[in-house]
Amino acid sequence: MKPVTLKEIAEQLNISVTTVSKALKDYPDVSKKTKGLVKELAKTLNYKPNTFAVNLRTKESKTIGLVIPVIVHHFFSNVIKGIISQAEKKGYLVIILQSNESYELEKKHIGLLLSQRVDGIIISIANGTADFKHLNDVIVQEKPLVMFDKIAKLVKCSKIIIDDRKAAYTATQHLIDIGCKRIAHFRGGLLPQNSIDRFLGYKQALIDNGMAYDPTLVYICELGDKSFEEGKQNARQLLHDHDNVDGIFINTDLVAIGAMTEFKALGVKIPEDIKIVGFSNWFMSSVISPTLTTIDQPGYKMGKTAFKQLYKEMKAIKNKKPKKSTIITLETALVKRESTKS
Amino acid sequence: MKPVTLKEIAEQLNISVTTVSKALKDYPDVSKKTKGLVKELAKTLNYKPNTFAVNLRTKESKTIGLVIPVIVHHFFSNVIKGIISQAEKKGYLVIILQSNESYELEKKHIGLLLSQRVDGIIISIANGTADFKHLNDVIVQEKPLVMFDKIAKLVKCSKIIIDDRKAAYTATQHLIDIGCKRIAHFRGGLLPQNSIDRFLGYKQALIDNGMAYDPTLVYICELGDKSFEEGKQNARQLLHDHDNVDGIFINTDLVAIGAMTEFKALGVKIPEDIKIVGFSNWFMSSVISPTLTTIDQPGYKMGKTAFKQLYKEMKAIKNKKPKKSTIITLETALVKRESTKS
DNA sequence: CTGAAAGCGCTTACAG
DNA sequence: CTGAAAGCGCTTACAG
Repeated sequence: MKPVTLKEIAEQLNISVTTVSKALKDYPDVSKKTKGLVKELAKTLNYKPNTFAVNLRTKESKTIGLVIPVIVHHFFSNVIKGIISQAEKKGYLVIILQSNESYELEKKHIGLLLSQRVDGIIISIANGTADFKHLNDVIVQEKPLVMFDKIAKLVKCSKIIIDDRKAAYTATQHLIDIGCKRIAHFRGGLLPQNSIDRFLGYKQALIDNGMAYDPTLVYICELGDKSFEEGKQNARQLLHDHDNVDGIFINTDLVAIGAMTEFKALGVKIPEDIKIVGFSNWFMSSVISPTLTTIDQPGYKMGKTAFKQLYKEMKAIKNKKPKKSTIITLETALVKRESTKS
Repeated sequence: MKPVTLKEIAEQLNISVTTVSKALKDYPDVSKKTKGLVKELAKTLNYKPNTFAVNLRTKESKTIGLVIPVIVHHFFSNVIKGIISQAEKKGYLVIILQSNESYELEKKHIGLLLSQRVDGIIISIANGTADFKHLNDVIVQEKPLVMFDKIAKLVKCSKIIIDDRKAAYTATQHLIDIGCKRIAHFRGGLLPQNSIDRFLGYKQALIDNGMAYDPTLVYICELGDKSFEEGKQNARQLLHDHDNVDGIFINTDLVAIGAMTEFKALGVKIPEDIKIVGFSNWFMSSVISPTLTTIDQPGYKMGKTAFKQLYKEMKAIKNKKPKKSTIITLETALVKRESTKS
């Protein structure tokens, strides 16, 4: 079944293509009668405008691109959901690409999206990305670009973030408030900005409370597929290295749950012996035993906000207005649960 | 910065647009010298063909649509990953839409994708979908359509599935083999085909082994956001209703983990008192304690296979060959772990 | 080996 | 109120 075109409608009605096009778009300079006829026939023929032609004329694709490090990850799939739900409301479709934390792939994907002429791009950058030329390419082409979560400070575009430092500070302060005297930290990798910021928040809280910062209490997790395993290993290592730790702030709930599993197996009681705060508020955190105190990281909202900002900028460009870049910081919240009961 | 067009290259080189186009596509009837000049200039000007124009001419978008019930779900995000990775290899982009298990949304999304003129559609249908007109629309338009996981038997298109019945049979048989005498089943909703098939596999295994099928041993879970909770509740209910159950086959690992959590809390020992087999092989299953025996459901592979099949059909249609629908059944495997140690 | 011309299906400035 | 015409940027059958 070949798709119906404006031409066919015009021929059947013995009027011009121009008039058909205008009638369908409710131009004021078409008679009511003609509009009625056109719309009726369009409906019975099940006419759908050819997007390719429309795109070519309007130079818009009504499509945006999304590049994320990993799809199979609770936080990111929530972000995806937020972006898609919001995009749909505005009639935009979303093309999703996964960088796998690789700079090369990320670069390639940006190129693909650009040549596909998406109207805008949302990205959370890969851990492997240290060069930002591909991102500046987007900006040079005057395409709106919005970053979220893992951002590049040096690229001039809008960013949707949380205050990682403050959130980490809050988490650590909570441990201090409930009486922890020696607090460890399981951090993320050395490169990603958010793992750096969370570490700094932890450190600052210690210092502000007059507690010594001890580097040997900081353990690193790469947060790849093995997060859970890393949590277990670090927990074991911690017990081996120290005997007086009574609180841990752990970057990522999954790592924290791994650690709790290991502590339980080794007879260390949570929260009696060691109190734990995680990060992200993964749904399992409220469900395991003991339930895990954590920082709620609003993935869904982040996705929604990212699209809203992108939409604003796409609209500005369309109307030849200057687009303004902003940085939006979403609120996080400390969710107190059993793992920090005092 | 306005994108470069063929025309500009042609003007700078004082040749025709036709020749430029042919040179870039390596037509044999263009001189080597001209090709060289064109390609060089194209490169320095950073020429990228305008996809809109190409689409309009070739009637292809090199884009496919994917409609899934939920994105934030381990199985589905694995499928997404599989589809995207495979699509990328063939130069296809993937637009993702979420039906939220709603028939209305699913219908709307199919319409969107069709009017966007994607080259093909992959779908796992919503629980709420009982009418298939929107899917037949896709077929009428001669667009390839591939279903996976949750399929509609009545729609004539390719399907990528697992043998749910057989997998469930294997799971139940395993419980019988290790000595369980009274086996319960936590099933999914009453509508989805796969939850029906899994139930039937369970029942058949009992009958084939001369064990009585007892409907009071079958509990229902809707498998929405509350899977874990449902597992806990059913576990409690089961203990209340029966005192001699020694094995359970549970549809979905998440429900199983909920059940195990509750059993643990109530002092029921797994596997000593009750042995449990889950379904899906979620990564947490290998990580909790005791580790959970389960049926491995190959999400990533399912995604890859779905795209491969779609690609075959898109190619067939492009070459005006008849496209053939097939049903591909992927292998599942029983993964034995601690929850069924005898 | 090169290029003029038609056409994909739409939109819109302009004329009547 | 209606329509002829130009054009978006490309591809390709055809002529030379």
